[in-house]
Amino acid sequence: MTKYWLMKSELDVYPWEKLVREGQTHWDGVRNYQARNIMRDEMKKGDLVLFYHSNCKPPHIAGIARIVKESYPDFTSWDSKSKYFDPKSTPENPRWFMVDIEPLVEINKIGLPDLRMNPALEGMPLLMKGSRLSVQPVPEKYFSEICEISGIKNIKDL
DNA sequence: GCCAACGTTGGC
DNA sequence: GCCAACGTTGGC
Repeated sequence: MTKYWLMKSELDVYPWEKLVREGQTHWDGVRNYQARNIMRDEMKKGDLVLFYHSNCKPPHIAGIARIVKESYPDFTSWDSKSKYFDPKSTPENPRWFMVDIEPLVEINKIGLPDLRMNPALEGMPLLMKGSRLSVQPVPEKYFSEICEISGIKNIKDL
């Protein structure tokens, strides 16, 4: 059963265009336990991901990606030269995990104000007050709505 | 740059 | 195990 997710990336840190250029990437740098648990325990190969650009005007969904590799240790966590270094994480006892994703479909950007204005998206975790999770679930009805807005007739075709 | 809403840390 | 202080996220 395919599940649906949303992953936030700061536009000037890792944009959708770079994912397209590289064809695949590992989602390193997540240092929040809730987000980690989702990546480590719940994300499965083939799951679909809304790629969201934060820290830009307006923030927006830029494309749909797919999980191509399930959870494995985030090796940047024990690299002392990395900005994501965490001395409590080691190769023997990793604390942080990541997944690999690939770009699937580029869609017309959907800005946060547009998302908020859409009654069908009311209740979407992204739009909830105080929502900060950088990796979060997207219940199917919201994912379907995003697809519809984007002119994707059938999710199964993705 | 501000600040609300969280999450984490560490003293007790 | 509580909670105050501090740090971070991310929209505005």
